[in-house]
Amino acid sequence: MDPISAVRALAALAQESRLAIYRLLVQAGPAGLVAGQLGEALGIPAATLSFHLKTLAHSGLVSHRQEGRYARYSADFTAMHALIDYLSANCCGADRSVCLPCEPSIVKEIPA
Amino acid sequence: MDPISAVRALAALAQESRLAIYRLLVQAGPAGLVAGQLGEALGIPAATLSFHLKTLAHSGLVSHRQEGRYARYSADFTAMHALIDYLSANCCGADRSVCLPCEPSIVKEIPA
DNA sequence: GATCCATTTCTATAATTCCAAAAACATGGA
DNA sequence: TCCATGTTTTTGGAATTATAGAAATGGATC
Repeated sequence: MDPISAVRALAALAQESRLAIYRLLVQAGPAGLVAGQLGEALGIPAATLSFHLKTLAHSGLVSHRQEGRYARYSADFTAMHALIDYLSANCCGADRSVCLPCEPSIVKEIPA
Repeated sequence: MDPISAVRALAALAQESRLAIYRLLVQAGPAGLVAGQLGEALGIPAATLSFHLKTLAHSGLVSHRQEGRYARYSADFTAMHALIDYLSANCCGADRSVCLPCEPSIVKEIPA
């Protein structure tokens, strides 16, 4: 991932409505949601919603597919992981003995 | 984490200079770096750097401590993990059988 | 062709970004 | 103590960029 893509992805999420949209799509899973469902769930006018969805899709964090007259959106998990990897690249100079906090999920979730 | 804090953290990273600063601090680990070091490494004027560091510190992603006349900054890993957890909350409706991509690091790094 | 869903245009408002200059603050000698 | 020096922050103001939503447009379905 390059810095420009990372900034674009972060900027896409750095807005109240878009963050709410993204989180809803994360919860919806691979199936995603149709634009109308998002608009109703969040109470966002169609024009505004479309503007935000375009920003999210352009960032790569959200995928778009057309289903007849419906526009379906879903979260792209691969893109999010690429972003997180970029943010934590070379964490603590890659010295894992110093840097336990980097991957707490491993520490927490590996069965003993 | 609440939406306002999340937006603030994401907005803090959604700027080229601040993202570069943050990544440098991540690499520097808990020891962090002094403002002057950051300015020299990235070629950012002092006034601009101070403005960006203030934004990062206010977001909680970066910690600040005064050491005599030096200002030392370091990445707050706990804050970053809270942000990531917020972004992936209830991923795929918490149905892990559907949602492997949510924690690929576990899949990758658990010793067989 | 009427209806429904979504997107594009458009305009006004608001927020961000940059950095030079000045100010604030700490330190270590005259 | 007072001053010179080095580090960082604040101030101020111009240019850029983002935002919201009404109105108009574009496609798909029946």
